[in-house]
Amino acid sequence: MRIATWNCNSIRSRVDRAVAFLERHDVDVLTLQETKCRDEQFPLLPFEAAGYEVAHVGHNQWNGVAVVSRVGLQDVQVGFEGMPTWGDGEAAATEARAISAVAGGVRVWSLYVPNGRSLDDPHLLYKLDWLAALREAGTGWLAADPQAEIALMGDWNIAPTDEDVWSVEHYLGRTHTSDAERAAFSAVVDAGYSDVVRPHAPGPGTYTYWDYTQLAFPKRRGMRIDFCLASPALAGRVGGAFIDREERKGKGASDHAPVVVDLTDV
DNA sequence: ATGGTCGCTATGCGA
Repeated sequence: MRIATWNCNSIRSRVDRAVAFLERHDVDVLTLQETKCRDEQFPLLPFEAAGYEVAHVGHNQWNGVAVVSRVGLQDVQVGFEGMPTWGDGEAAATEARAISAVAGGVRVWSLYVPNGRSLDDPHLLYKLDWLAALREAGTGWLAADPQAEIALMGDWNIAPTDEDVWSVEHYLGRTHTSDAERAAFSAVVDAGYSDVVRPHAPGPGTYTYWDYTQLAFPKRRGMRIDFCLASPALAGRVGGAFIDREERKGKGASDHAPVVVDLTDV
């Protein structure tokens, strides 16, 4: 089975690329982030015509996450236990940043971790709280079933090591590389979820995101911020992985490239 | 070749 994750940066503007990606790489399950649409706006038909089912949550033009599968889509869950809200008082809102389903026997999560914006922004605390809650929930899932096959896939908005950014200096004083963010990411790893792509896509210079501005992509100025973190049982099934850098090329590309993981049959 | 932001019921904001 082949599973993948992609921050598509609007599914309505990139549905053709998404379906072409699924077919080009014979992907069974795809998680999407930043669909940027409400549920009723999601372009279901092209996916269904290609043989896929879709579970999506989106409340407005921001965020939005989905699981796309041709190997079943059972027990859809929107959000996770303890997931923080954004905003104060009556404005506090549950954002569309997490959805999951069981596909092909694997509990697949599509996660869009809050950006953080800047180191002195309340959004950074939201990001850290969000990751701490995910760590807590993820710890519980493995405590309940140590053999569970769980994939935490998506845009984590964190570059875990210096090797995961094109310039350490460039990101000093900015989000994505701070000690606090890296600690929050490491805590999820320490809870039992390992980066199963890195062994198959070594660095340096291996990225999943390139800013639209300043010719970042042709200048190879990127970051590795999209990950598949796998539970121990699932990690044992990973036979290969790659980043589809080709998808970042050309007119109409997302600013993120898809990440693909191959699972051996059980 | 991959090319000096993009996408959103927007005209500023979030990324």
